[in-house]
Amino acid sequence: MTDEKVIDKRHLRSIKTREKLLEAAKEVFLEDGFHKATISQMIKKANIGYGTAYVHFEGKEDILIVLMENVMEKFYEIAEVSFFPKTKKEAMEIILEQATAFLKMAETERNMMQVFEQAIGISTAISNKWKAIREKFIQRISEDIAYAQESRLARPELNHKLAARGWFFTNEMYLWEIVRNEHLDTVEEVAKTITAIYTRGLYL
Amino acid sequence: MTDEKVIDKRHLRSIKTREKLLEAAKEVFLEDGFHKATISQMIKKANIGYGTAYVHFEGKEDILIVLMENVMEKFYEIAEVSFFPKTKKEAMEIILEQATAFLKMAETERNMMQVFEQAIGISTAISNKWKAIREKFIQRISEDIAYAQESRLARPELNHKLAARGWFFTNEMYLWEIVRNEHLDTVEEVAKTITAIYTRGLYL
DNA sequence: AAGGAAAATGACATGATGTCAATAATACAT
DNA sequence: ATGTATTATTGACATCATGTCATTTTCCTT
Repeated sequence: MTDEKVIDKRHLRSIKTREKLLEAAKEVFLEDGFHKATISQMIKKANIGYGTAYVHFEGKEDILIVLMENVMEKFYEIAEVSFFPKTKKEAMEIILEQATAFLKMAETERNMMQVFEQAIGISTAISNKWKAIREKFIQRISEDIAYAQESRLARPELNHKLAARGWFFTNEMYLWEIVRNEHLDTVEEVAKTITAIYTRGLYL
Repeated sequence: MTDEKVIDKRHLRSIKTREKLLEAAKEVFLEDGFHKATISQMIKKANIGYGTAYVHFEGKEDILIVLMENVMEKFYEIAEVSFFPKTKKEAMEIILEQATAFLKMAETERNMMQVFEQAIGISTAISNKWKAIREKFIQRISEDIAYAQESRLARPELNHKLAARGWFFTNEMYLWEIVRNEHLDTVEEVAKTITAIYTRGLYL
């Protein structure tokens, strides 16, 4: 809590340097993408010495992971939505809302997500961060389906884990399409269509 | 046809060099993945001079694209399956078969697909190759849905293009999971589950 | 004010890329 | 056959990014 006030001047300098670097790194990443971005560009923009970057971070990957933390936090929040529908209609509404919120992230955080997408393909560490988010969602959806099956709302013969993955995958791929700006339809239209098929396919 | 017989000796040498390089490149890619693989390793393995690689190809990307051509061809073949179902049941069968064939590719071509997946994240050229395959499938599925809607087999109120994308996305993501060996369920089980939800959701 | 510790620095070693002028191998004309 | 033109191959080189580390700078403590 009050720890932050006991910071001495040189620790403060360290923190400021770190911040300068992170800010510069963000600009460079957004401008050039993960692959083309270099440490040299970042330290130049931040007005610090080359080696300094390696004092604070292990490399590009490490920097991006820190920069992505906000965004990842938001994804985790969306995954936490509670799900206790009483009827099929209610289930559909909750699912539609969650899918919409998820896809909206692509629009809100488009720029950083573009960098992130590229980084996922290159860096194992970053790929694992995204995998964790994915598994969190799938785990959650899986539980939701199991709940719906117990409540006799959803078809009991379907493997709920496989169904959950399949549903998340549709959402995820649309997310990346929107991130890449490759999609002309509105988020609402997309969410409506995929939710309609999924819920009619899964629910009784 | 008979063109190949009219090759003179030095053209033949050129072709053999190219082949040697491709073969070596494949080994290196499979061993180290796209990102870590270097031209130096390849020319060493192929016993040719460094510059020679750049005579035949523009770089790593270019080489991988050539190596992937077989595999890509197979995807295009799967996308071409004809679709004129008379009943819902018949539609389900065709769709199940196609999904299974698609996912089986992940197992059959796992090694090269692993390299390919990494390359998609790094190289624009390769990413575009995959996008072309994806759009081919989506285009085809889209037409199939439209046909089913006209035949009063599928629900007419759904946007067939959005539905097609969503369906393909589930398939594609499962494909990559299988490629990465991250999936324990059988291809058949996966195909059965996702097809069941999709067809029940889409068809009347 | 001196000495010690934390933070910052940039020169360096390493390794990858793509280019290009030079060289080797082959074809062709006489 | 021999000389010349054409095509294929080569590896040294310029360039650029990375990560390390011995050194320097800045700040804290006593």
